[in-house]
Amino acid sequence: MTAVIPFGELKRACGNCSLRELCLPYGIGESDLRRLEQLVQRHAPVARGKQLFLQGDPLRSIFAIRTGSVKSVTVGEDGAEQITGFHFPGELVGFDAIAADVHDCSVVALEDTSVCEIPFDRLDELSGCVPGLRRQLMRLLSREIQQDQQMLLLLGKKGSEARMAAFLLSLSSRFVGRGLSASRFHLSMSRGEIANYLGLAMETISRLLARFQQDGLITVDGREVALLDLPRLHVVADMGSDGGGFTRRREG
Amino acid sequence: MTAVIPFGELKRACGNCSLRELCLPYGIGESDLRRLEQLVQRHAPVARGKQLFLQGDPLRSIFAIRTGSVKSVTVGEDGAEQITGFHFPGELVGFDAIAADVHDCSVVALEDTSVCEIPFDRLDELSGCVPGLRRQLMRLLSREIQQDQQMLLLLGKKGSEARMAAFLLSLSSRFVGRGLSASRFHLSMSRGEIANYLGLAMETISRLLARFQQDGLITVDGREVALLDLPRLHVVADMGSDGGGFTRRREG
DNA sequence: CGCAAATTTGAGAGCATTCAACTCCTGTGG
DNA sequence: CCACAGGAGTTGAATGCTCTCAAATTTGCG
Repeated sequence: MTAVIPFGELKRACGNCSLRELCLPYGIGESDLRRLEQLVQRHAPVARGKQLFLQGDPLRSIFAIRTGSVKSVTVGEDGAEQITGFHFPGELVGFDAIAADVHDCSVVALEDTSVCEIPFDRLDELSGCVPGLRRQLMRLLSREIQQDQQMLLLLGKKGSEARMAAFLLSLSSRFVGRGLSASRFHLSMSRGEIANYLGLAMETISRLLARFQQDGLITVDGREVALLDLPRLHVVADMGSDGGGFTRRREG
Repeated sequence: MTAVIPFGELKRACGNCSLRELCLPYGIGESDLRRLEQLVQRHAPVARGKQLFLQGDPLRSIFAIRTGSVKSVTVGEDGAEQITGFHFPGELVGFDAIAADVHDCSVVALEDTSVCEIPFDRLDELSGCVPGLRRQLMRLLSREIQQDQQMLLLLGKKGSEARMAAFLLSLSSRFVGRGLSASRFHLSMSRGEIANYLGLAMETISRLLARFQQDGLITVDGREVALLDLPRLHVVADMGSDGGGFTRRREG
């Protein structure tokens, strides 16, 4: 991996960071904040396609995304790869490793990405002293559980259209939280990666985007997307898997 | 909900509990164990079909399953229900609520079930003092993330046969950890609930179980199941979604 | 400018669903 | 004791959504 730059070179980085509301330091005091900052290490940016860590690596650190974006990928015993999430500035990755002290997914940069590295044992120690930090850590872990379960609902009960709409809306709402446009953004992942994430074929993604555009829901130009009709997108996202506006029955 | 029985009436329950290796007290000392025990409340058993808590309820407590089994269910905005997990003795439920202080799934008993209730704020406090407890809590949260992500892989990349096989093997391995038979057990959930959980139709579950039996993989009699060929079940569970032993391509 | 990768588009095939009928099991009431 | 209602589960047939295969087209980049 790339060389670690001592964090002292940055003046009170967490305190000044525009992402602190989303990240670990949320809700902790000035002095505790400084103690957290001493833990944090900064890396030279990670190049597109390079990994933060690999599935099977021992847990050393948690990473916070500063700029750019990453995907986390799990490969099953049979070699099938599943993208379990995309992560954007302010989000943390590596939580899956706490259970067994080993990462069970790889995290790969989708574009040039800068991250903060936080040694986990030090973070664990500090969280013992700082209740606010401990709660925020738990909140972030819990939020990941929530998100995964929303995803289970999506994959288990929704058809391709609803999945695509939900995906676009999820990106939108996450970008809004970072002060970006809710209706116009750049996709840092390929069609194939979206397909993998949503449990669909790449060709299906292509067709869905085309159909959404025809229907006036969105505009697509390569990886540039504009959401034209948020309300209707929400309707589509809430649809059952039959795509006709009625919920497909799957249980007795 | 049912009346709470003061836990003092039970002699050192966590310490004597056969599930302590799986549960919260794992890896903490004698004196800390006693402090944990003082937190724990015991309920009268929860009847089949009754709920521990409902989606939308504020977070009050985490629950540990002592005997019986439960399902957790999330309902989407459109009313579609997704079972996000089944839980057995020694497992904890309620972690999803930490993020927003509100449960985003309901937990319902599949059979008469006894549980331990642990007030979350007290647990949070105590975990600040007891590093071992804090780590175990984090491990349990992290394990849930891992499991959900395994499930994402299953729903995203695997066909019906692989899902069914993986489901049976998952039950098997969890029962083994509790000293039960790995190859012979009772299903506490209906076909419809399995179907919902696996993102399939009830009829498909029925057909799969029949086919597995024909193929000599298992024996089914109502809700009694025996796994006859663990190795081959593992092969089936690792198969891609085409069911032919080759991985279906879903990404470029 | 030209190759390689990513994306789009078209056509046919397959797995799982939906619809529907039937069996089995259980509990209830006459 | 038996008829009956209701739920759970099974089985069969047909439809369809999404996949796979294939080829054209565009984009990215050296």
